[in-house]
Amino acid sequence: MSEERRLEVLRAIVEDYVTTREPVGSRVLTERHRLGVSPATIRNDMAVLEEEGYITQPHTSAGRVPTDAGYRLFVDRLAEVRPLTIPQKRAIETFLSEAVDLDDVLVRAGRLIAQLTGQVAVVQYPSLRRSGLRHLEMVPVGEDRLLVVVITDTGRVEQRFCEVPTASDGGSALDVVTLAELRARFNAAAAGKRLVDLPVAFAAVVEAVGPALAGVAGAVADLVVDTLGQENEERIVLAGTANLARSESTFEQGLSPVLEALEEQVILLGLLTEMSSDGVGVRIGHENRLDGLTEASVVVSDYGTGGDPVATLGSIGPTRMDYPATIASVHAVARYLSRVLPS
Amino acid sequence: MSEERRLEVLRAIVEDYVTTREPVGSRVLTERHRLGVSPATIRNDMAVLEEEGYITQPHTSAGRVPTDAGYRLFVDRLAEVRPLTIPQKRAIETFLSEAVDLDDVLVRAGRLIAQLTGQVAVVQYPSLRRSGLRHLEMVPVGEDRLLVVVITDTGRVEQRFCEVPTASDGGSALDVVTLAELRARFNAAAAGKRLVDLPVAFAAVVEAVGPALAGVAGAVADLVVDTLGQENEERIVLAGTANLARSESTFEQGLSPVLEALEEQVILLGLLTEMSSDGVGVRIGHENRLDGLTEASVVVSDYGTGGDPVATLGSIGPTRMDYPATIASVHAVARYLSRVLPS
DNA sequence: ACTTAGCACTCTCGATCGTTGAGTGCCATC
DNA sequence: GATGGCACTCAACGATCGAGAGTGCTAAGT
Repeated sequence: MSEERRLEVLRAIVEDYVTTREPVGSRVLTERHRLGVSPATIRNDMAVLEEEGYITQPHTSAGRVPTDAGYRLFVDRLAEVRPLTIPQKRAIETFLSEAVDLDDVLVRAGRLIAQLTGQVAVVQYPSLRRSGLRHLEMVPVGEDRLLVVVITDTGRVEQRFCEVPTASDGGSALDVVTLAELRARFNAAAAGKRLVDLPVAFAAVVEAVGPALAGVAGAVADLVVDTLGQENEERIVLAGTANLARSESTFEQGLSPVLEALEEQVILLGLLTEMSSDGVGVRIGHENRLDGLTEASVVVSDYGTGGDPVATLGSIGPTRMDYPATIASVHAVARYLSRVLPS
Repeated sequence: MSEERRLEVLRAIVEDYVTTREPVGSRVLTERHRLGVSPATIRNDMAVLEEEGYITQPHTSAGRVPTDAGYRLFVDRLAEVRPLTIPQKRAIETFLSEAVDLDDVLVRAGRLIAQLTGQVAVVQYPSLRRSGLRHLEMVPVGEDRLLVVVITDTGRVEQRFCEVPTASDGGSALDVVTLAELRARFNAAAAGKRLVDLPVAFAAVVEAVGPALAGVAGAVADLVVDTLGQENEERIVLAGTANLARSESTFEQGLSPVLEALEEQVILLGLLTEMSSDGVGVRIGHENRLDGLTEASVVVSDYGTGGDPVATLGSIGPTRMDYPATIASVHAVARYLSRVLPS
């Protein structure tokens, strides 16, 4: 009883189960795959595979179904890379390049993954932590409010309203000249710095502008630092939720737990950053600690300009998914996305 | 056989069916509602109501279930306004006022509606068409690109990258002074104008700046006009999709059609704008022409500053929903949202 | 003219119970 | 170590049946 053939049997089981969605027995296995042995032999192999925990049977005398461990082994050692077709690649390229801004790029990336995999897509916004400040803009809005617009070098734009002390409160008026000066000072201070270093740089600015402007400058500086702080750092794009419903019967527990997990963006973010890895990362079933996703698998890949990953994207589907195809799709979209992103 | 009592019976049927989720028979009706007559009398009334098309029975000898027409009558003539509780109102107020920017406000409004109604929430972004331009900002990015940021007086911010002719192409360099002049001209031209009037105003600017700057100015003007054009005008926030799954069994056809309809933002937008109405608008079951939503009802309300509606929000759930509660929630959130929005 | 009690009738739902067929495990054999 | 044969198990399917809920109708009451 060769180890090799046993693995071959496991691969056959996984592939068949993924396509048919039904427990696979020894007979059909010999019919659909040229294994060159009889069903009885397969049964012996399956007995061993079951003992080792790679497959299981839903009930006595049904076919076998891969366990999480089985899928894991399949992904790690058995799956063959299945490159996308040329038309698919071309579709990705053109669809992404038609995007008009960062939001649009990410939304499109999500749609692509959702469509390619037939599953749910998750796209994380470029991390603010690793990016720099490209420009800071202040627009007066009424007497005592500013609209502060922050633009990062990853193309991300955040805006906040900012209440500032008015002249009547002892602060200085928000005239155009003052603002221009402040803008110049802030932008000069931030030039070439990572966002992480902004608090220090901005504090120096507030110091330098003198007491007359300190109130306004301080308010703006605080706001910017807060805006770029951790809590607000992360955002996520979801796509293809409807695909879940189509594979509804797949989830024993029903869709609710999965949908709930997807709505908890904080949790999703945790999962993504945790899985963030050089190549393509895969979490199978219970490997996700999250309750809602014990019947689901997550395939992620980093993306970012050059060798510098700025965020993560991925696909979420039932444990019984087409891993090679999903991995290929996620990988491809991540690569093209990296290429399209503003450098 | 009084008409009044028959309507009372209809109301009782709707209310019972909404809470129990089961067809309601004549006996339980007399038990749960003090109608003062016997089951037999109720049966007569029900026969008439069925003849008139307001109720129906799933099969012979099950209880009665309201039809779309029944719900319609209920909503139009029978539903009593059920104001929110004080804590609920307070929750809305504080939760909305904690928002940091427009995106955040809308997301929070969505979450509120989703939670209050236990259904799916839809929030449309303030229409660009009816808003004015507050500020136009141009930030140089590299040699031949500008990041153009458009801020409307509803607080909405759109950004686009803009390729401009460089000096080597016969255009003028993107120096700071030039940009400042352009910025001043554009903003002056746009002051007090609706977005609809921008094309004309901007064309004048392009004319006025002279041939040296016409290239850059034209590119920016085109981009802005395009950005604010119809196709890009509308965006939508969804919340509470998971709530759908919980009332899964409600939808005969399964969740897929509903989820698909929700993902088609274009269609949703059409629905919202079509329903946009002064007070609260309700579409029941087949009244939505959309295939996916024939088993669903949509409750919407306009919102906006003062008496000037800028967009629509609403809640989507099964035909058998608690209309009074849903209407109250949607109405309340719309009102508070109007109040919180930047004036 | 409306309401009510009584009653026969209908139809769904759930339980029970063989039957069927797929699939296994084991044993004897090659 | 592989294979053919064989008895065994168990979910799935379908038929049958009784219970219960609810109706419509009729006849009697107010």
